[in-house]
Formats: sequence, structure tokens, C-alpha cells
Amino acid sequence: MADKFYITTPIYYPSGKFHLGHCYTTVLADAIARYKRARGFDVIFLTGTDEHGQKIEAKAKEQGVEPQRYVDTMAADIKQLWEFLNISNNRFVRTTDDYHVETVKHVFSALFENGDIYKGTYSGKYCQQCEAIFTEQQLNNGKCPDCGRDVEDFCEESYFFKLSKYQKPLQEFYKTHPDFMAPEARANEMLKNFIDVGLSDICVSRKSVKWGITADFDPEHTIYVWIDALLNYISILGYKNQKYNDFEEFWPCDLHLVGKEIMRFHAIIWPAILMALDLPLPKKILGHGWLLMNGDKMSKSKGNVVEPRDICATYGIDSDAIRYFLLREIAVGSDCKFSDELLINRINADLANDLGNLVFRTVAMIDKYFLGSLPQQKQADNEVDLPLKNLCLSKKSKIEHYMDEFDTQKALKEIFEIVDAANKYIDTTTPWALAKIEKNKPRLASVLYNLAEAIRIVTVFIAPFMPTTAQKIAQQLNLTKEFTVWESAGEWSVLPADLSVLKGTILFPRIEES
RNA sequence: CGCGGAGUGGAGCAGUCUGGUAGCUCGUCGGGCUCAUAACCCGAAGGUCGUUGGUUCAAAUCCAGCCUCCGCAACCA
Repeated sequence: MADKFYITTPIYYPSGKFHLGHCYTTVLADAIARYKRARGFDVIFLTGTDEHGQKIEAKAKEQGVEPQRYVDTMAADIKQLWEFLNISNNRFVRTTDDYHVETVKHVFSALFENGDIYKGTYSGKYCQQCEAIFTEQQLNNGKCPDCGRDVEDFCEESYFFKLSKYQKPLQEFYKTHPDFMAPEARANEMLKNFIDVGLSDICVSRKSVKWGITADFDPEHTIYVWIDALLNYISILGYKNQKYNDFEEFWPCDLHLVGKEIMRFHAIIWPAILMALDLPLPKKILGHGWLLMNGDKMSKSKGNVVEPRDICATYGIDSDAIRYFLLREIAVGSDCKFSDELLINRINADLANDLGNLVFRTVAMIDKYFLGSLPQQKQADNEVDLPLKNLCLSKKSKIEHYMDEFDTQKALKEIFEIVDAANKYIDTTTPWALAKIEKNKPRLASVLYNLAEAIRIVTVFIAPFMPTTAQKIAQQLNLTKEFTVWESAGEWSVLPADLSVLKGTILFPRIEES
């Protein structure tokens, strides 16, 4: 039996256009999922949409459609986006799906029955414009902190979850599982900002919100969207529903990937709910940073979003280029500045000039000097070949090390050192000079073969990050499956000596700035 | 004094935990090469590491204070 690996993205809230930020989370999860599969893991990779709540209700109304219709459209759109980005998720959850609703209702009732959910009164200050409730402290000079308008008293009967009861167990858990939250800075923030000041019970139902899952024992109440949303991670495995049957095998989750702004829901509330259900806690919550537009967060409400399909169309680039940018440019856990210029520079420098050009010139030379097929006879390795070979062979363990830490940036850096070394190798060996003298042909064949091997290894390594590109290179070098299995990246002379290539199109055309 | 993060050549970042000649990518300038996508290779210029003070033989790194920017405080990846 293969080892199991369960990875999730958050389920996205479709209250507006999806943007590059959502793509980052999902692409990161995808690269990790593909890497794990390459290493032989049996992977469940889950993403989805969080479709209930007031904002969705309002948005639907604004467009003059039923909420269900609205979320259907949005879910279809995001699925298309993931297809465009080559996302390999094998589960997709929608919180309006029957089985999910079934699980949520069951859990809510169970928690009510065991006393972790109780009836209370929810009070605060309500802003009509924002349709949001704030606490006294949140107000800005007594006005709504979002829009600055007057607020009114608000009081409603509600159900509460006994989060406070889990303060001590959570603290104990964090202490015994120091790797539970990552990166460290984010863990500090959680502990100092929320845990240390004391957890209070949270309101988990709303009478005023209609678009949500109703509580079985009190149908006037809909269940708070975060309770609803978090349960997706187990409803999709079939916990308390009949649709799936993977809970025993795949829970607890190996990695919840989340944006830093929703870290607290995953690192505090979610574990508390699981404790209340007497279920094991996830192994790791990784809170990544944001893409910043001119220093500002890219967000739906600020309207400064970048849509990946638009940007690809504008510059004529394919989705692998976007994937590469996200995985290469962003240090896991840190914020990252974004601009068209940074994107273009990164793509041109690494993908067009270095990788794309390397593949193109190598294949072109095999085509030109040997009509596409290398002769069998090869010289042995010499002092120029060995460094290249050894560099290639040294990378597998390093890349595995970084990927096991989910650090795609460092992993890609290692991979591209091979690309650099190969380009340099061409300069050192001067194949065009060898080609001029007939007796140098065997040496020329060796040089080109070594380049093909280096490229093959790169192809194996980049497949989790740029699956389409890996496929394109594989076609050009005539790589069948056995030459691209992960383990083969740790070996040399894997390709047949009489390698044939097919000249293909340019992988990444340079983007000329307008 | 709510909490957290950041401040390093023109741009984007690493280095700070474990003090010891300041590193990477892009850009700029000069040279080389011509297989290749005006791509590739080599070299150079450019930084008193936000600021003040302290510890030390030695501080980007440790300590204290200050300034600036960003984020969080219950529905933003």
C-alpha cells in the first residue's frame, strides 16, 4: 500500500472575481501534490468553494439571481480557472453539496448535544451599509471601522461554541507539536495575538442570515459560515455522510495550506472543533503570504486584482509561466511584491533565455549536426563533463529536502542551477567548433548527449511545477515514461545512446514590453 | 507602550537564530561567442545593511531606544 498524503487549499469565497492570490495558494498546493505523487504517494488534493453567507446572498441579489444560481456560475468559473492552470485536484467540494450539508448538520447537532454549543445572546454594533456587526473595541470613534457611518445596537439570540473550554488543550497541543503551525512568525502571531489574551466563545449561528445551512434543532438559525466551511475538510472524506469513504485512510490531513489572514480559523477554531468531535488534529497548517500590488494587498474589495487568464492573454504567455512565477518568486510564508514588470522579467530571464533557449539550442544542434539522431559511439566523461554530471546528480536529494519543507522557491533555485550549468557547458565545449572537423564528431555527440541528459533531469524535476512544459520537452527529446520517473533524476546515462530528437517550437517566447 | 511583520547597491530579495572580508536575480557598462528566442558565456561599476546608543578585538547579525511602512483585532488566498 502506498503512503497517503492529504493536502487542501482553503475553499474560496466566491463573493467576487478570483485573482492571482487565489491562484498562488492553489498552484502551490498543486506543485506539492504533483511532487508527492511523483514520489509515489497516494494523494488526495482538495479544493473547492465556500458558498454560503450574507455576502453571497447580497451579491446574488445585486445581480438579480437566486443565490444558488449565483454560486453555480462562480463554481463553474473557478473550475475553469483551475483547468486553465492545470490544477490536479482530485476532489472539489462545494458547501452547497448535499453530502457536505449532511455532515455540517450532523456535527452541529452533535456539538449541541454534547454541550459544546449552547444558546446565548449575540450583541454588538451593527452597520447597515456594511451589513456587519462589530464589537465596541472595533469601532472607530463610535463609527463603523469600514465605512465610517453610524452604527446601531444589535442584539440577537444565537448559539455559541465553547471555544474557551479548549484554550488549555490547545495550548498543550501547540507545545507538544511545535511544527503544527508554520512559518514560525505566523505561529507567534497566533499565540500572542489570540491564544495568550484568552479565547472567548464564538457565535456560531445567525438568525439574520438566510443563505446558509440551518440547524436541525432550531431551524430559525443558520450555521456560521466558518463552521460550515471548515468542515469541508472532513465532509469530502465522507465523515458522517455516504458520498465518500476515505476518512479512516486519509484523516488526519497532512497539510492545510491557507493564506495568512485565515490562519486563525485553521490554527485555533478548527482544532477546537476537532477536539470537540474527538477527532485527530491535522499535521500542519501552513500560512503563506500575500501578493502585494504597490504595497497593497491584492483583494476583491480593493479592486486591484490581477486575473491570470487576462494577464496570459495580454502577454501571450501560457499558464506554466504564471505557475513558475508564483512558485519561484514567492518565499513561502512571506509577502511578495507583484507587478507586470517583475513577472515579465522573471519569465524572460529564467524561462525564455535560460531554460527555453537551452532546450531549443540543444535540440537544434542535434538536428543540425546529426540530422536529429545521435550516433551510438561516445567518448568517456572527461574533466569538462564530470562537473556537469555531478552537479545534476547532486540535486535530487536537495530538491526533495526543500519540497518536503514545501519550499518551492529553493527547490526551483536548485533546478535552475542545472540549466545555468548546461548553458555554460555549451560555451565551454563549443559544439559549433567541434562540428567543423569530422574527427571531432564523436566528441560532439558526447557533448550533445550530456546536454540531453541534463535536460532530461531538469524535465523530471520541473514536472510538478510546470507540467505542460515538462511534457513539451519530453516530446522534443523523445522521452518516454521510463525516462521521466522521479527516481531516474538521480541517475546518469539513462537515455539511449542513439537518442533521436524532434525539433519543436520555442517553449517560451520572449515577452517584449510595450 | 494591544499584537505581529518589514526597512540591505537603481529594482526585487537572501543573509540575522549559531557575530568574523556584504551575497543572489534583474538592470547598467565593458569584453567574448555565434549552436540558439538580440538569446548564451566572462568581467566591472554600484551598498557607511532605517536611525541613535550600548556590548565586543570584531555587529547587517546580539541588547536598548527611536523613526518609517505594512498587516491583524471574529466572512479577504
